[in-house]
Amino acid sequence: MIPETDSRGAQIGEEDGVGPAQAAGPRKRKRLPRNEREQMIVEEAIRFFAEVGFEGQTRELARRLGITQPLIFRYFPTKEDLIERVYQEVYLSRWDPRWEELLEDRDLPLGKRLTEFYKAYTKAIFTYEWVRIFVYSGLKGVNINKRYLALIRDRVFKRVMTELRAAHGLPSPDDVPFSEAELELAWGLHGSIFYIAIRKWIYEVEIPSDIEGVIAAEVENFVLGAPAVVERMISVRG
Amino acid sequence: MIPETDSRGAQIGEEDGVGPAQAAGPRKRKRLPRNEREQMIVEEAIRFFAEVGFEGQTRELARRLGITQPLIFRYFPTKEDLIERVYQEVYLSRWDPRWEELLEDRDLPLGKRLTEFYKAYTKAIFTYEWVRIFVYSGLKGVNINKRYLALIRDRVFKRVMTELRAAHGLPSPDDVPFSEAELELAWGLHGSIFYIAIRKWIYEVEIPSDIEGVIAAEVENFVLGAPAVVERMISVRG
DNA sequence: CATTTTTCTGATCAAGCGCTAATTTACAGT
DNA sequence: ACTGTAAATTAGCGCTTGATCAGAAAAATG
Repeated sequence: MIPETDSRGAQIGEEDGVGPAQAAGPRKRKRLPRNEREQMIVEEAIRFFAEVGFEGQTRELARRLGITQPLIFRYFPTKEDLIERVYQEVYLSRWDPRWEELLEDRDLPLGKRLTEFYKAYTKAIFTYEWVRIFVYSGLKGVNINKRYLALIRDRVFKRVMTELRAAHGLPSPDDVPFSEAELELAWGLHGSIFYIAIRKWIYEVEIPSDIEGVIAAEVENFVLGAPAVVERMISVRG
Repeated sequence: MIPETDSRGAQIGEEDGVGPAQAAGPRKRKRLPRNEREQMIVEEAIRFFAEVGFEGQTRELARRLGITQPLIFRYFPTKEDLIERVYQEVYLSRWDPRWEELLEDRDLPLGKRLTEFYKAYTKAIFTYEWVRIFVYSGLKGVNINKRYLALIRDRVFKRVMTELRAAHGLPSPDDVPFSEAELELAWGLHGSIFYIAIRKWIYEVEIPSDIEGVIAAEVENFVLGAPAVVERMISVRG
């Protein structure tokens, strides 16, 4: 998983099928059906904005696509509309509802569930494009970002802490609701893992090759350490 | 610590002494000594670039300073020079060498040392300006960023793992060198804490008011869970 | 082949960008 | 109060930016 990649995170040597002719010569004019061209623009825009940020210029994007700049505006009335579409494309349908079932599957030990979840999760979103678009849009203060974080809190962190309690015979959140601090432990596990992606694609420094091993170790650390912390939190208040 | 702030992280109502007249009326021309004006520009540039990124325009910066735009160029030959100066100002001299001594003070239990270190560390760098400038410069691929991360790895993470081993009678790194995976545990603790800052100043979502309590809990989790993980890592390799 | 349809390009605009040069003006030293 | 000096402004240059629009050209249709 997470194969050897270049700094963009794309397979080395990749020049994917749909991909544009980067720095192609004066290609003959080619007409494409509306949907196809549109998709082409969106996909290259994702790569492009992920690389340089949303202030990247439409002329440079057009050059990478091997088309003229005004053509972009025949598909998206404004640059902002294109950016909005990029958000949709990046965030949409990368969420797998089966993750939530996995976290609740008490036939498996909690540690196993967590490693499996984070393996799947990181496989889906640990990409150059996703991580950088997420951070760029965060810096811009875009709303979709905050909605995503709320989703993760409700669908993942609450589940994780519910299961952690159950695994150690502690009261369910129905009886003793979560404190801010308790949920924060799940944020902590998540942060320790997501920070790997930040190091790789935002700071662009070397990270361990064996990401899955690191995830397993972080989860192990969490499973060994967190229950006692939760127990203390509950007993102190109760 | 970390008082109630607005989204910029500045005290609400603050309009600090040196600060510029935001949106001031047509102020009378005011002459300042060279050093003073220079400092003024740098400080506002930090706030400004932290907010909008390094593509923020010199005209807007000048407006916030209550000066004309060409004046900036009498102090900094190019915009890039000003940005370079911003890096220096932000990163320089926020590192306290006493932190390193604290981590090695074996009169204190390791958990206590770690909480004290992270309290001090976050107090120094958990600011709107530092965190956002750090991420913006990371996205830009600036070198100073990578140097900072190398500093933290050598001065903090290696120390933390050395102390963790010592506290549990495990071999010193001189005898059994650190594996990538082992150092990664310290990265994990760091990530779980730094991610709080990212949530607050990059994503700009609500975070717990009691940061120190969260830090204490993360450290507790680490101290309870990590030793067993390290022990396994060492024994597996022989 | 001729005609229609629709994609795509070339030329261009108005606004905004970093930066420069000439000029004005606040203040210190006498 | 006068004068010299250096801080500050005014005006503007050359280039880039997102966006417009008339017309060229490729495919679809008959």
